[in-house]
Amino acid sequence: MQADVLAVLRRRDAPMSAYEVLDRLRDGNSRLAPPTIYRALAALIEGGRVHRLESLKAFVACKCEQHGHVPIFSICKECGTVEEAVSRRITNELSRIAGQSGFAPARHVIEVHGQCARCESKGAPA
Amino acid sequence: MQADVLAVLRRRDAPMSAYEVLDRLRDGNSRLAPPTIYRALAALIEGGRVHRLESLKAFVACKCEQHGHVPIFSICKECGTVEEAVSRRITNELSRIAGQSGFAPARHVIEVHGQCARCESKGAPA
DNA sequence: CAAGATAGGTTATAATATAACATGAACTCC
DNA sequence: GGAGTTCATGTTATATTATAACCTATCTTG
Repeated sequence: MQADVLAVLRRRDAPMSAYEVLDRLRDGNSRLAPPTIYRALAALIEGGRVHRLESLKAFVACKCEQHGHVPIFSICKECGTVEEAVSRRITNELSRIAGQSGFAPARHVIEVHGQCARCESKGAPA
Repeated sequence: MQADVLAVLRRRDAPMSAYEVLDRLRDGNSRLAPPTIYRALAALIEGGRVHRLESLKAFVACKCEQHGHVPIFSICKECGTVEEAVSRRITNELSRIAGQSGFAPARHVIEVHGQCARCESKGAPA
């Protein structure tokens, strides 16, 4: 099931909601309920192979080779595509800030909404 | 209504869900429905006086003087308290990364989950 | 095989959020 | 003053996202 869900997410370049994944998988198997999808997603996220975009309530397959990184997502509000980046500097700076107040970071959520180069050049509305 | 919602959020140091705010306000006025709360929250967020914690699906009053900043949230998973910080360096670095791919940032979501100093010193489970 | 572990199925419901339309007060501009 | 407009809120209904709780089958390993 995890493999199926991951395959569905990989076939798309944009984030999908859990229910979109569900509908997609139901094409071949009508008896499929939300918990099945959410369980698979939870396991995939645990393993770092899928990320949840908190601000979109949606999921994407991880595009990076290395797992266990801190992903930084750029989300285009025009076309919905998502880029995944990594920055040692950001991670360090977040740790530094956290350290100032004695906070011990465990998980980072970094999502940037805006307009991608493609959409900007097409003159899409800002 | 915005004032009422803001007052409720300010009375608490921790994030509240929209429905918690709703219940709290219903104490004095039984005829209050979700859209009313969500509309007030939307306006307050628009004005920078409230933030939505995407990874918690919850809302907090902004604690900073300056509005229009990029807030960085530290969320303690033990006690639920939230600290709000600002870092010019992080903002710059995020812009730099975005710029590399021609992405034009419009809105940033930065949330760090972990354990606050208080809970750590109390020996709470990591 | 017994006993446990694991994945997934099933049913139901909780929690979060918004659409669509109605009401009513305040404002404005002739 | 009243017709038209605007704006906040009320109201009803429903969409969307997510999980609880319990069940069944298959696999695993002594």
